[in-house]
Amino acid sequence: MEQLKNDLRQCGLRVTDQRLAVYDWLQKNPVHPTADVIWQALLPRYPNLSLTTVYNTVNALAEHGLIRTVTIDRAEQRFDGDVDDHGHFHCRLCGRITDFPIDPEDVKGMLPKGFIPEQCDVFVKGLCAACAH
Amino acid sequence: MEQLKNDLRQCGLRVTDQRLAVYDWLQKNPVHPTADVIWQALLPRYPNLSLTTVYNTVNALAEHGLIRTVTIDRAEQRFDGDVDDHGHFHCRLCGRITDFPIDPEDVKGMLPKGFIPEQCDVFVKGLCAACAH
DNA sequence: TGCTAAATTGTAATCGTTACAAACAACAAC
DNA sequence: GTTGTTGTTTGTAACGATTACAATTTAGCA
Repeated sequence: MEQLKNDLRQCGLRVTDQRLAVYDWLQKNPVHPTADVIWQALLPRYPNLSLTTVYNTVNALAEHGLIRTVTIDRAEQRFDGDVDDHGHFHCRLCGRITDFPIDPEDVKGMLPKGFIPEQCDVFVKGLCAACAH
Repeated sequence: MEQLKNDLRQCGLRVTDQRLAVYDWLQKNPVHPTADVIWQALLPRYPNLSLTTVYNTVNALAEHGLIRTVTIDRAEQRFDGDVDDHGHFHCRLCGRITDFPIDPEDVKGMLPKGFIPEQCDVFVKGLCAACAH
């Protein structure tokens, strides 16, 4: 938790209970949640927490690279506490999101000359191992 | 244009002026447009064209694999007449989207055992060659 | 030519997200 | 500690891309 506080401070963000709660929850729950899911999960412990604050917080964290945004369904934004490069697999049957390791160098090798990549997203749709059996 | 008609018919979709116009425009304008952009572009020639019809059409075309959807900015859906596998590069300075070739086999090789991919999306953010100079 | 199911149209609704202004709290200086 | 400044939180209202809906029109076929 001290680490999280330092992360916030190093980004020039003030340390607040709400931010710590959101950040900490994302670290411990790698489920690619929407803002609403985070809000629902924290409400019991923070009854005054506003959904707006959750949005403000995840936007601030994402802007400073402390978390990443994931677009699985265009209709809603999801967030990911894991900022290391990795791919996302979306099973069209069970709907589950599975992370898988990628080598960003492989992806960067696909780019035309002169292009400078800063963030790679690899997103695959299909059938997961369980649903394909 | 005959080809486009056949594409529609083979998907069990009726051939209408509106669908042909949208489909044809997407083929000839590889600019990853939003529904609104398509609508604005076609309005001069089809003054009665409804934005709803553009949405209906791109959704129908995408559902049958005749076009693909691209999510560059989560806030709005874009469409791509090129259904072959390729990556999208989004320059954070000029905002331009550049297509680049990918080898889907490379991407599939990153997946865990047993996972069956059906569609791959590779999306890279950074600086394009022109902006990086 | 007429029938029927599908497509188009315009309007109204939906819903995730953001704008805004007032109340509050972090944190640095004293 | 106390204070002051500035950033943050909160609730509500607005926003905007997309979709639902019902009435009208049209494609495709007998």
